[in-house]
Amino acid sequence: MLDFDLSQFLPYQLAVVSERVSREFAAIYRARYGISRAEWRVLAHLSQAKAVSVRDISEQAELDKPKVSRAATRLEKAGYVTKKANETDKRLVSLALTDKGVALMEDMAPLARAYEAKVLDRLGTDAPTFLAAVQKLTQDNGA
Amino acid sequence: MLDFDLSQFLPYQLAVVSERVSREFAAIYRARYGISRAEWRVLAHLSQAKAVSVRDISEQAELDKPKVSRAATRLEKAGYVTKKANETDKRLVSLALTDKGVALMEDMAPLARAYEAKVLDRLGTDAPTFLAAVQKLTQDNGA
DNA sequence: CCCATATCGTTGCAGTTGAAATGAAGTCAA
DNA sequence: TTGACTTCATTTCAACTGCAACGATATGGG
Repeated sequence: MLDFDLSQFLPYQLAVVSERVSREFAAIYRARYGISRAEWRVLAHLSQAKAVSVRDISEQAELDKPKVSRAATRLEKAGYVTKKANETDKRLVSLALTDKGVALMEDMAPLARAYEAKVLDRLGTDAPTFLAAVQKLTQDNGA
Repeated sequence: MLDFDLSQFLPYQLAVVSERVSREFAAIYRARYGISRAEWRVLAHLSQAKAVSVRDISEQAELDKPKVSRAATRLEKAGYVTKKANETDKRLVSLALTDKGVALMEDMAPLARAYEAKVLDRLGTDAPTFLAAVQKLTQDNGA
């Protein structure tokens, strides 16, 4: 009909796969902990670094600033995260996990790894190359 | 800090990459044609098949039914798509591209291919394996 | 032929989203 | 030091989202 093969079109396939994977995984942690996708991403990010700003997370996790800000507010209310002004630059908000937040992530990590293993199993021997490729796309800023 | 390496966690990486790619590409067609992401996905789907139902698109494109329904309504108002009741099952809505819709997709196809090429370039020799892996994840229903 | 049940697409509604505006804080050149 | 400009996080507000409910249609057992 048209000279355009959707089943081979990368951005489309990527969106479908990513949505499916995110949806499946989100169902797991939402059912157990009542955490939204944005909240999960913020928590995951805070597991990597001691203290980061809203902007840091926004840039690296491909979430816009209001989304991060609101997720952080909800997580703070739930007791998983602390927000305090950065000492040297008071515009910045320092986000960090509380002990309760660390405990939550320690609890979720096995679920995350188990789900990931399930996905990687579907990929078989392509898994390492796939991960490497995703890394390339993540690191490049596409600028 | 925690025994959990986000930079290697597949669902997260996938979400970040997919969001970045979708955002970049969406900026192109939104600027030119005022088409939203959901609308683009519906149009792309209709480029593949003569007539499909809302449910078909919803399942295959990982979009929920209301989203497809509303995207279709907007596209109909814009003159890109027709909606008519299926003859044999009047519950079903047959969506199809109008001539104007076909013209739009023919116009967009080169943009899509150019953008895709840009992304694949970043992958280099990993591109074929990457595409194959994405296909595997798309086809598996994860059930 | 009925009636109970299932499926389709749309819509109502409460919650969420993102672009732009806001206000607070920082930077730098004159 | 001032004042113009930038950067950061939040808030505002209109639009969008997704779940659940709905009306319409279809199906299958009794």
